[in-house]
Amino acid sequence: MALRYAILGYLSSGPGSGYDLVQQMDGDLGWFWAASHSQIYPELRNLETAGLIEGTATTVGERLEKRVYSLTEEGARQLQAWTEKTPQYRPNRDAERLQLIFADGNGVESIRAHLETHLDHFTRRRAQLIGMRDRILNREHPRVEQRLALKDAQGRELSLFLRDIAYGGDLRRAEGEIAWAKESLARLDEL
Amino acid sequence: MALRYAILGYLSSGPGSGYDLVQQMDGDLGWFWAASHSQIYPELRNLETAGLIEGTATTVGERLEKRVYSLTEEGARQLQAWTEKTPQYRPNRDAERLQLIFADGNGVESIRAHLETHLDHFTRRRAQLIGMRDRILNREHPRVEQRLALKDAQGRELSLFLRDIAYGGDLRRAEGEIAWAKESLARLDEL
DNA sequence: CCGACCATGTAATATGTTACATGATTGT
DNA sequence: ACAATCATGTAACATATTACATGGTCGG
Repeated sequence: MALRYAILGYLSSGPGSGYDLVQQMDGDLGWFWAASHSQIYPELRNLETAGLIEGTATTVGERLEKRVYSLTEEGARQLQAWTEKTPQYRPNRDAERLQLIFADGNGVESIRAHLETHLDHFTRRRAQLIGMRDRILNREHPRVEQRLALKDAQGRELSLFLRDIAYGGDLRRAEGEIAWAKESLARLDEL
Repeated sequence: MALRYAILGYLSSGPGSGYDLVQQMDGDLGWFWAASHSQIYPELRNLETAGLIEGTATTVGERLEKRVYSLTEEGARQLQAWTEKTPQYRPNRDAERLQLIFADGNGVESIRAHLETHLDHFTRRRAQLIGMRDRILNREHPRVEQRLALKDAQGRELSLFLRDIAYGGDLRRAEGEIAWAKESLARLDEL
């Protein structure tokens, strides 16, 4: 279900193509809901059939076809209805920690390597999240600016606040994972 | 792939039935890989066919059939090989934060409700994780005790250490989410 | 005897990943 | 000309969810 709303949400800032969505899912939207193009293109057609978005065929240059979609009123209504629902939390699936608890037959080096990969992973993530959040709050993010232009002063404030806390939440998580990995590495050395 | 190793990992502490696994992974109190019985039973048969586990038919009472599986040497080898691999991080999928960033057309009340649900969710999770970790470290967790009995003093220390950090990592995350939700609620009130 | 729990399965559907496939445009 | 990027699709497979389905055991 969430992919559908990720798409509707993206289009609620303005029209966009499937390719735009693919880019976005590798970029900032992808921090909250990742999807590959093989999921996105079929879902766009489903959404059009369901009347939640509308597509217009355009061309780039002479022959390259491109469909640009925009949200219908019904799409906007369903998106808003979804955001108002109380969040559903999916069951935990965390392969890294699963690996860890069954690594008690391994050498300490393999555990150290695991923790270092973890540290590295979340260090990169932290950097990306900081960059993303700063671009938004410094009003340098074109797509967010496009969204803000649709709103009044209060709406803009709320929009920026929500983006601040959402990215801030992920950022805090990354920082927690970094601190955890460092502590765990230190404790491992004392073992 | 991870389901397979969740099962092998569970069985690496000692034999168990599909139902035992369902209990472990379904209620999912502080477990790291959730799965339902409709995934578990077929996967057990796959693993048996692949020679990674072996099942014995037993009965409970007079007629109730039950299959108890144990790890084969090949299963143990493949489990260990998996735990030694560098962790792969799946793409982020976080419907709650997705909901948040598109909630800028909603009333502040709906956002407050969202954050309160979040707070509640991770408060419960924190309690479960603390309980689980304490039971393990106080040597009151039967399944872990069973596992420890298979190891020497050093192995036991490593085993407990890994469980401590793994549950501690999730616990830290829950605490981060709680702090985040509280701060965000406070900031929302000032808006 | 009845309700809670033990125990295992299948089917239909939904979601997500990887690979295969094609062709145009833009900048150097 | 060539590489990088734009742009869209399908197919096969793997994984996960929900519903349907059956029957036994144990304790009160």
